[in-house]
Amino acid sequence: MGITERKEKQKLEIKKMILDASIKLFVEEGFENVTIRKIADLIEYSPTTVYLYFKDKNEIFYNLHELGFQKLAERNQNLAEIANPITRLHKMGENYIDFGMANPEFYDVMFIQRAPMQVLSEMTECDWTHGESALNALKITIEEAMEKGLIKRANVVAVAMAIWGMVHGLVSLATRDRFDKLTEIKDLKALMHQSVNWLLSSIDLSLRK
Amino acid sequence: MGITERKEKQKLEIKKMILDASIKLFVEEGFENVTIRKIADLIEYSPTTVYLYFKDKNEIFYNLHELGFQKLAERNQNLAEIANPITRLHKMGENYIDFGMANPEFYDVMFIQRAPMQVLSEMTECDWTHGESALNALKITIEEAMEKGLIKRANVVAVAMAIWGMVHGLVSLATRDRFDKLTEIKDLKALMHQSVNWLLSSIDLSLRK
DNA sequence: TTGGAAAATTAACATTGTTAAGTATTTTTA
DNA sequence: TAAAAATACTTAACAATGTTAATTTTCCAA
Repeated sequence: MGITERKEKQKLEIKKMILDASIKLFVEEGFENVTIRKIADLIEYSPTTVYLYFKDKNEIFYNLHELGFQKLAERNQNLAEIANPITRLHKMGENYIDFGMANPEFYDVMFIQRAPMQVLSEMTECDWTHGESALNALKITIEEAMEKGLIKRANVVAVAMAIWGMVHGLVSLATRDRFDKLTEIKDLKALMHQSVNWLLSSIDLSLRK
Repeated sequence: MGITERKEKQKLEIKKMILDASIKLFVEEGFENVTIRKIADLIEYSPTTVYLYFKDKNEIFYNLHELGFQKLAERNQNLAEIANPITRLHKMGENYIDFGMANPEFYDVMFIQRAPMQVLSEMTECDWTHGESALNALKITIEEAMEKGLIKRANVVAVAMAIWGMVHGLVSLATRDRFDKLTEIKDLKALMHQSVNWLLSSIDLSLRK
């Protein structure tokens, strides 16, 4: 059955071409410039061909959102070797912010756009696995910090929401221009790191005298 | 000149009709269902008439965003009488979250959508006055808390960004369905309040023994 | 070689924001 | 009061969008 196998491969290749074209479009021209026709132009197929590989535009965005989580996971490889959970939290926050600021369009589709969640809700197995596993890593680290007495005991879910909320808030306010008048762009990332720093040093029991 | 005056009034009235129609649309049918033609239908004018009162759709959203800040300011009336800056911070956070969860579409246009900021950047006097004055209230309260030794001294801007970031992150992750699998909807607001609670009790020096 | 499946395309639809041109209405002026 | 000018509004149209139905092209197996 070498033939159907090759066909499968070809199908995957075109799928990849479509996604690559979408990425090129939204990185170079922004989210709203990802249109089926422009994608078709780039891959040199007719617009309707796109629909042979993806159910609709939302499904393309869902796939981009998955790719984004892959990229974020790669960046988080540097977390494994960090023993101290607070230091790890620190690095997690920095990674998250740096990722969001470096890849605003991926960030958008992962955490702001509604499209990927819509696709999920229409799927039979509709868990947001990527988001959940990322949040899980956060929860585990928080729990470990509590275990070791590095931070005060509290509702882990509420604490995780607070920390995730903060870094997400920083990135999304920044990428949606709500910090523009607050500070110069070149200083923005440093300030955001300072914010994370402030939070973690506030909860770090070992820093109290 | 009673005549031009009356005309001015009429013009304002139609402007208000357009904005009211937009609000009705995005509250009842969501953001993406605010279209010029639907607005025109509601006010019983032709679609192009809308353009006699607003330059384009973005300008409508800019006005809605202003209205949103008015609504938020109303809710914040209850802050004036709170003497303790930490208690005030507390109430500010709760107000912000409750406002965002109760008016997700207004919240969207105030803090997530790009359209209003775009209009601003094209204006000659392009300060985001509403956002700035809201942030200022936050900064002043933080400064006061530091003055009185209630929280540790730190870079006020970084702290303000952290706190605003957190509440914004909570609301925007919630309204964009990123918390859906984390908890039941009915418990969500309580959890978010718990997050704020956790942060403020973490930085409150008076709670340390 | 031919029949049928698979892959791709053409044509079309409804909807969107927006502009240009024209009409109706009201106000000003002679 | 009648003509002129300004104002208010509408009709028609354009280009772009996502998406579907119908049709053509390509490819492999019998």
